[in-house]
Amino acid sequence: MPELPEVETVRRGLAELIPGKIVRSASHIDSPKSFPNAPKDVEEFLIGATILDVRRRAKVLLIELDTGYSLVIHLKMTGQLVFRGEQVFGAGHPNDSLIGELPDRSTRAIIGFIDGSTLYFNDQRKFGWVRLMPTLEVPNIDFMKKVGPEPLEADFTSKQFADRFTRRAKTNIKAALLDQTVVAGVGNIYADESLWGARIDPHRLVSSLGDADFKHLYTELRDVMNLAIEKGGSTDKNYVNAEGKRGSYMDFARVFRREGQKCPRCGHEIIKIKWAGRGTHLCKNCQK
DNA sequence: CACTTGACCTGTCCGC
DNA sequence: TGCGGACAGGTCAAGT
Repeated sequence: MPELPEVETVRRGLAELIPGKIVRSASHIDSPKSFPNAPKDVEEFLIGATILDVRRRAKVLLIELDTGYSLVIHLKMTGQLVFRGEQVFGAGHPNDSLIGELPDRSTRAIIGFIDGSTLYFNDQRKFGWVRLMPTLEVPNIDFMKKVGPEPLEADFTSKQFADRFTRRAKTNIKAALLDQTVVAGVGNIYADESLWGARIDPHRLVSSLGDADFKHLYTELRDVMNLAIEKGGSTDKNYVNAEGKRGSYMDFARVFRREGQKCPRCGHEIIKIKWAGRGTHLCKNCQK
């Protein structure tokens, strides 16, 4: 599920909701991947800790605590981080909420705060994880050492973008875009959307692309991700923000999940194929 | 080192 | 209505 825009949307929501809160309790329901070092570190560095800040690197969320530890969270395909204030019974739920009463059957971890509010980690497919570790050790995680630059940083240039791909010259552009060590945060939705925007066929070999192609792709990728953040991300199936609400980028998608519909640029039919191991959406007529 | 494929899980949808 | 298979937003560990 969550790619950079979705994780960033969750981060912004949590950053408004939880800094300053003090952890009262923490429990993992049935996910062995969550809190592998529990209970020792949980008792010592999580219970009683105050939330300082919520940060993001690539698709990873970092909840920084005043104990020198951080909660490091990856939502993978179906993870959700949902904050609930005091329970209001009988109030019903807003129409744009995808989830009801919490915890539910996909809840894997629960963090309670002393003011009665709660943070739920839900994950239907159990690929995601929550880890508690010293904040200073976070950059030493293998993933953090290998992951590429943040594509939306103001000082990230199209030249730097193009240079990141030289290592993957012999593979196709879709696989290279999905490679987190090339550029951080691109997933299946925004790979397809940005390739359509840049009129590039996902089959194209990286080595066959020129400067103009990379410049175009760089611009489209940043535009589409910024738009997606503005729209609160894409809710295809499971994704919700920190308040349990859906994002609306799918209403603006040009090719993703629009197979059988007309290309908004040329009117030819959008097709869906299997490519780079993923469902891939494109317009054969205007992506070359 | 670069590249591809399958594995990790649960749930849903589609065709028979 | 039931059942098998394909598929789903992401990484990893293997294999070549």
